[in-house]
Amino acid sequence: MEKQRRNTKTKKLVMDVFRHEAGALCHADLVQRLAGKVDRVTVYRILQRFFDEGVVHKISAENGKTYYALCHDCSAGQHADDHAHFYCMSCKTVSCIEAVGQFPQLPQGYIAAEASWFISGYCPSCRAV
Amino acid sequence: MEKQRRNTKTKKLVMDVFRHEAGALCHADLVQRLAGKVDRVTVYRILQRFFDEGVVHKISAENGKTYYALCHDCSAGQHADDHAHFYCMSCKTVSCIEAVGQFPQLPQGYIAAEASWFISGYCPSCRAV
DNA sequence: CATATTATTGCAACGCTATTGCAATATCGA
DNA sequence: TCGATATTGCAATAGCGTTGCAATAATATG
Repeated sequence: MEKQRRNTKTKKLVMDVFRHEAGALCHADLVQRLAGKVDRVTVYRILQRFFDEGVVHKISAENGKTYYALCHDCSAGQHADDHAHFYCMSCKTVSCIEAVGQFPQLPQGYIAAEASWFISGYCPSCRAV
Repeated sequence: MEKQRRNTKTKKLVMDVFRHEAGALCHADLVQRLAGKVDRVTVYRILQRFFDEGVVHKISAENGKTYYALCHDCSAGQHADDHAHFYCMSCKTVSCIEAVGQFPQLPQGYIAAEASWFISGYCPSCRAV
């Protein structure tokens, strides 16, 4: 049977960080913001849990790190994991963006389970500088 | 000035592995196939060198690993790094695929430097099983 | 061909991201 | 309140990748 879920102070702390940040955060970001309050390992486990529960997106960035972001527009239960993620090479933040248009079709015979589009470049704020 | 380039036995060994494989390979794949012949670290350096020279693609997979694949259809000097990479969840291989159609437009104000589209699913061979 | 220059290699050590085992603790239903 | 068990923190470990350095090998030059 399903494993139960408990609402703990620690989870609330992590969730608070997400709520106060606009973009996506990696494990190190969270640990830094929760320094002295939550253990490194616990942060890993909570992120995994949140992901399993469908509360956050998981984003594998080009730099090898994994970022997490709160799900906002995901229709109930269904992850919109094919939306795009943007990494700004200037301010070094990762964010979810709304791209316009359809994605290309896969060649015949391929079955897609998940897809991710990852773009590196400059965000509107940094571009001006 | 530019650093010189030397053609060594070791580089040829690595290149041979690429030539005898269809899909993309990660560092561990190469080390395994070259066990006893080439050092781990050297493989890292050669891969980096090949990438700098534009000989191979670099693919960041969802599993956090980095894959490399020979460039085939890249027009001279210009990387076609916006093509798609496919990870087959069954045979666990990464390959470059030719997707049909345009990619979505970024929102106003964003400037893209690089983009990658990564899809996980089942390839034609495994799908049949 | 002999020699000097320096790119390249292998080895050891290190750094960073992430995971696992386990005892102690905290949550939540009864 | 109390018991079952999900959760946490700590220590240890695993995996991927990098750096420093001395030894080696590829290339240009005489």
